[in-house]
Amino acid sequence: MGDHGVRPRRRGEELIKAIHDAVLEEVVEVGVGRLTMEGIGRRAATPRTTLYRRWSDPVEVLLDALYHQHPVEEPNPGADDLRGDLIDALRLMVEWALSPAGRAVAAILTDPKSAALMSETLFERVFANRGGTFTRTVLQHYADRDRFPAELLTPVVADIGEALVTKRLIDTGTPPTDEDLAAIVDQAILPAIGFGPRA
Amino acid sequence: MGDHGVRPRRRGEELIKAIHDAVLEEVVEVGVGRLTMEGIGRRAATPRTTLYRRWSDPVEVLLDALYHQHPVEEPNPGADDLRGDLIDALRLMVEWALSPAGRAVAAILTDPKSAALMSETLFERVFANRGGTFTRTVLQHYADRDRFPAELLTPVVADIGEALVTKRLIDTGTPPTDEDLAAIVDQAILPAIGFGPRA
DNA sequence: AGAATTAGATACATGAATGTAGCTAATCTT
DNA sequence: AAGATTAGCTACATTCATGTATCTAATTCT
Repeated sequence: MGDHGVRPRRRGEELIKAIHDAVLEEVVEVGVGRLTMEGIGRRAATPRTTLYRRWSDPVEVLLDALYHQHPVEEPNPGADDLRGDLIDALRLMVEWALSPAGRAVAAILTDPKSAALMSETLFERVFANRGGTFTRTVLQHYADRDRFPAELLTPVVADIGEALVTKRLIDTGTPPTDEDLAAIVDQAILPAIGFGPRA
Repeated sequence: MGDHGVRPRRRGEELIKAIHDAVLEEVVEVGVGRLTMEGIGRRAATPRTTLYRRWSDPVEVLLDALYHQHPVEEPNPGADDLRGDLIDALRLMVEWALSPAGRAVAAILTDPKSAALMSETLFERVFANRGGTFTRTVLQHYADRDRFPAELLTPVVADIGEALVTKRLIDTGTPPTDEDLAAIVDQAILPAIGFGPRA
């Protein structure tokens, strides 16, 4: 005995990946406000000194981790099925929002100390490319093909689906079911682009 | 000289009010995660010892402060003006969301450590009574009077306005203008209850 | 006026995170 | 195999918040 748990020493890419994973887990559990080098190091099983060699503070580690996240699948409007494609787009959004990166971004955006972070490249690089473009991509596709009047695709309309899914995530903390998503599409998005109940 | 800033000593109600104000400011600036007795006391200009006499930890102070907030004006559908009343309801919501209490609630709801707090009475006492019932009140009023088919007033539809306003607040950090609110009403809420564009 | 409350001030031991420094040994490069 | 990198370990002084305890003096109550 004696060599209880001797593990090959991690370096470079491998070590960094472990640290990235650690920050994302940590921020979800503890929030941006309480991120510490100590906590990140503990979770990644690496000494703080190693962290300081690369990053100057916990938020830097977090941002670095976000930049290196795998991009999320983009909505890809396929057959001639507007309703189905919208539901799929929202499903992708839910998936992203529940991923480590999604939850980390949520933690950042809602943290009082993040005003400074937002204005950085973070917003364009992470949020604008993803959170904002799930149903919009699909709607644009069908508007371009004259399936509904393009002038109805306003910024407000493009936001309806994401806004309702976000609200549900915040309110209940649980992901919307497929029926929930269908209800959102049928009762909110489709009426706004002309496929609604007649008064 | 000598009596630089001698202030009458605060007691009871008055002191508690000052502390309540302090927590709400503090949580907005720093988040729930980083609330400390130290910080609250500093901001209220009272020693920590005074805080410990009444509350056991910072979150207790915060909850107490929220319970004692002035209730928000309720939407009060008036003349026969569905569109105008909806806009007013959203305007009330924005007002509430930007108040100290509103921002504090947002900070709590979005903090990772708040899972325990949510399930408490907080949700029913603070959020369900306010955040959830701005446009719903108005819509219910008009549905009851058969201005549109009551079966269209689903949970999803009742959430559309609040969801879009919330999204804007999160995305841009600035309150929506009156034109923004009107756009939300015209392009998202009204179509969902049958006053929409025809495809 | 005298007694009861209760805010304000000070002190202290404890624990967590910080940022820095220096050493050791594992892994990679040539 | 030898040298260069770089992760892992230990240590340290500093700072900040924690709870608790004790004393004082201002305010309120009777």
